[in-house]
Amino acid sequence: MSPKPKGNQKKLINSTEGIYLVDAGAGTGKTFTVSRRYAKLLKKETEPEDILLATFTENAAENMREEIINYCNCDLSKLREAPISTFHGFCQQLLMKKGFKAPAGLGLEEAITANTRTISNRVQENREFANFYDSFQENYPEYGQFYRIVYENTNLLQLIKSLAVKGIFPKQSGWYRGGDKLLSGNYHEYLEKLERVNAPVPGKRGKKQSKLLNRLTGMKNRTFDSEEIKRRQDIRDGKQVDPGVMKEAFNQDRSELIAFIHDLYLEYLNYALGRNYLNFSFQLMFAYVLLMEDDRLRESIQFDYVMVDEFQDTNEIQFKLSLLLSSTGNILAVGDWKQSIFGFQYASVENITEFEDRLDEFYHQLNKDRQRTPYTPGEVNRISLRRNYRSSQEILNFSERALEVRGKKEEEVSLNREVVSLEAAKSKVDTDISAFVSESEVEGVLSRLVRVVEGDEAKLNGNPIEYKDVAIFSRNRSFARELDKKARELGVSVAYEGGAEIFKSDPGVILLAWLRVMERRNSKRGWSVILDEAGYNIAEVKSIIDEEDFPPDTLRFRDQLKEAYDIGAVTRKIFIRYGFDNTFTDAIIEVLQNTFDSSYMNLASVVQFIEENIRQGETYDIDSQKEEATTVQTIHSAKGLEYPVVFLANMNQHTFPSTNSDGKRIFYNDSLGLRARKSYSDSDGFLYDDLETYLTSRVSGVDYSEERRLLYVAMTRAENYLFLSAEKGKEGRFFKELDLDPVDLEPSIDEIKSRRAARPRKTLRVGRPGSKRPKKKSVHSVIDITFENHSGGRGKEFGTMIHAFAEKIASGKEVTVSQEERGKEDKVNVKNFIQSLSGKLLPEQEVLIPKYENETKHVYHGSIDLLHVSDDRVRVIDFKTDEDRTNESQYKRQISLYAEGVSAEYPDREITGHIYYTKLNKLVTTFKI
DNA sequence: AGCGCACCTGTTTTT
DNA sequence: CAGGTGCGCT
Repeated sequence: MSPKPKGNQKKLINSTEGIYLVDAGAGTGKTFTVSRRYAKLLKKETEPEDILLATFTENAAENMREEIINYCNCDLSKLREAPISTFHGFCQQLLMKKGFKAPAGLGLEEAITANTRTISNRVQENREFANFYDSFQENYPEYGQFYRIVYENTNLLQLIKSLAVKGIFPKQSGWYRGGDKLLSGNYHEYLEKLERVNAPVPGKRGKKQSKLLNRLTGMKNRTFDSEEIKRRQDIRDGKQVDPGVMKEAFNQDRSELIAFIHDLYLEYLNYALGRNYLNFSFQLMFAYVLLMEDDRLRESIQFDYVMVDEFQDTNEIQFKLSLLLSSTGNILAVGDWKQSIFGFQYASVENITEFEDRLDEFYHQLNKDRQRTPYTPGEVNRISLRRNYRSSQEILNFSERALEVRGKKEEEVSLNREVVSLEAAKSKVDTDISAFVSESEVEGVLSRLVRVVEGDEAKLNGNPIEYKDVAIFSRNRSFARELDKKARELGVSVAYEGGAEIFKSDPGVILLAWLRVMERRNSKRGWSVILDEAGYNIAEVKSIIDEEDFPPDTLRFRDQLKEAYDIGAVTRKIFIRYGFDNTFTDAIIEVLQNTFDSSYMNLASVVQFIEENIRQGETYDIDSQKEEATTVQTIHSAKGLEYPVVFLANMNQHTFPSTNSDGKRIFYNDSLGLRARKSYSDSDGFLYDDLETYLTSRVSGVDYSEERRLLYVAMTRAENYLFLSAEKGKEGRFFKELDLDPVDLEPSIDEIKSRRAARPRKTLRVGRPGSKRPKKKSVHSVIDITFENHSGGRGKEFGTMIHAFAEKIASGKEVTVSQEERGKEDKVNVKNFIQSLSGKLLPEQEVLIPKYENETKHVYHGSIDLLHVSDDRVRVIDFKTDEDRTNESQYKRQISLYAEGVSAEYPDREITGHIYYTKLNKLVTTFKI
């Protein structure tokens, strides 16, 4: 059953000593190979705790862990604890265990505490930052000129975070370990680019002027300070820009700007620590400082083996952490530069493309004043995985063209790095690449989709294509949402996946209305939504609000809401009233509960939070449950996935490639350092364009390489069929440059409707697995109970509430049960029961249980309500809100599975399984080992 | 062929 | 607000 490693996969598994950079292209079995290499190390007597395996997402880490557990027959509890995680997760743990004093490494007085949380919500941090920025402006009036430049203060926050991941940190005085050198930029790099772009281009009739001079058109539309422009009256030097002017521009004095950013950065760190939070960038920063400064700690932590997956998504500080965390120099970096698409999120492709240079540079930085890494890196060994187990050779060949396609007409693409061509492991007959354009693209794509599924033109190994075999990608979310909406209207089986603006949805709007009404009895904005929803017409709504003569049932409901003990409960009550129950409501409840996690509920701040989410267009992930439908998603969210049929839609002008212009007034990049785009003139009070910044930033043109990689990622998701689509007459550069010879498609709505109605399908398939997306198997999949009888008719929401209540008590929080509260009886029972237990209480314990079924190994996931650990015995307790014991036999299977998972952890103790019926106040023993 | 100008249009998201 | 594109002038 389990596949055997082949070729270079084998080589990678067996090469464990030294530094390895592995080029693992799309679909080459990376997870598989890395997990086998891990297993190999275990066989060589290495303990899991001596191997650090870092991945990009939590999900990837869990998949890797599962893969390893599946394959290895070794101590499960050790593997569960093993450091297989994201860099962030690792740093968080490190800081919590040993890092309270880390900020002292920067000379900060504030410390990290046990209460320091990680802020993950952008809206939340922006709000904190805005609050901080107000007081900063008061305390530092001397930076007035910069406050006038900045129009969006969250840009400053982004800037600070991007400096942090590059290893540029402020100290109480000055900058940490010479980080400020980077702030002045890299003159060599600048000069190199300048010379290339400033040389006159030879044309047919002599020398044309330089590209730089061309790029400077538009200069006359800007307003430069007259003094400034006078000093550089003539920037021309024949057919090029005067190199002296360009040099002077680079060397512009920016000491005040740097001082401003220093103080802002430093004070923000103090603020965040004082308010007990860190963001993801600061987490990495403090972990790094800690490891740099505390030699004994570093030595005690360093690993025998460090393996980093998805290396193309790492940033500078993560590269340095990898070196710093190794005790031996046995380091593995696996990735594919062609799939690096998160640059805007601080990932740095150069970590791979300039691996050797960076290794050398970073190694010397780390060991500058004393030896911190007890090894010298030897030669870098390179291994390439080129066998692709996903796509047809046709698609693989075609997708390579994506890497060389021009982003604009004049661009010259130079691929100055090696592309490891992929070879299809299996030849496929059912494969094709085609393109089409249509006047209304949404309809065009849908009609093409319907034809592919309902028609007979394409097959997969002789089987018809199903909706779920197909994915539709777009560069931006808005097209994907639009398509999803249209598909719903026409009844085409399509489901959107990815981020959505949940607070703009119907449930979100109603929720906000009720919260407003709770906050202020006569909130106009609140009532108008509620009354409108209740069916009153505009005139009626107006008079009700004017007279404050609100319908009694709504007032009663409002009072009920006020009694709920936290925001989650309020939200649930509202959604139940309206019968809302979908992916949006789930997401809203989750977000609110995570954000307002205390039982103390401040309505005003919840309202503000939601308003801010709406204003900023913040999105949250929703998963659609429609397993049989075609997925619509952005290319970014499709990374790592694969589908037999892929539509790459919306390849239109201004969209794909998208023009990447960050209009930030103060920005940083590697070659220019820190610069301000505008300058404020004290003499006349005007804001001018900054000439120096304008000139220098013209040197590097727009870079389309990440857009090309995005195109490459999209194409390499396809196994058999690839369709490319654009709006007729609006075809974008990529679509044009690919030379596709598109078919002109004239969609008709009637055709879509009739085709999808024509043939009710029966799914019958042979020899082909279904969705390949990673699916966790829940313990609940072994029991077969619907929610109606699950909680004895009291509903899913009731069960969740009681479980949340139990978790609070078990984790030692103060709780009170009021007289008229819902579920009072159950709660009192639970409270008394839990308080009667002596010993250690571990609520909500995650378990992983490997299990053989039909000779295949599965890993089940589950969450144990309560683990009661005493010296000789461990009780696995599951709370049930059922009013009778009819489901008990089903529950027994569930609990025995839990107990199996637990027994691996506590091999020397007796394990017993129990059900506690909260209504019946009865503890039933179901299991004994 | 080479250059300049007016017009058009608008992004991705994990920890 | 900045960049690409296409058109029109020289």
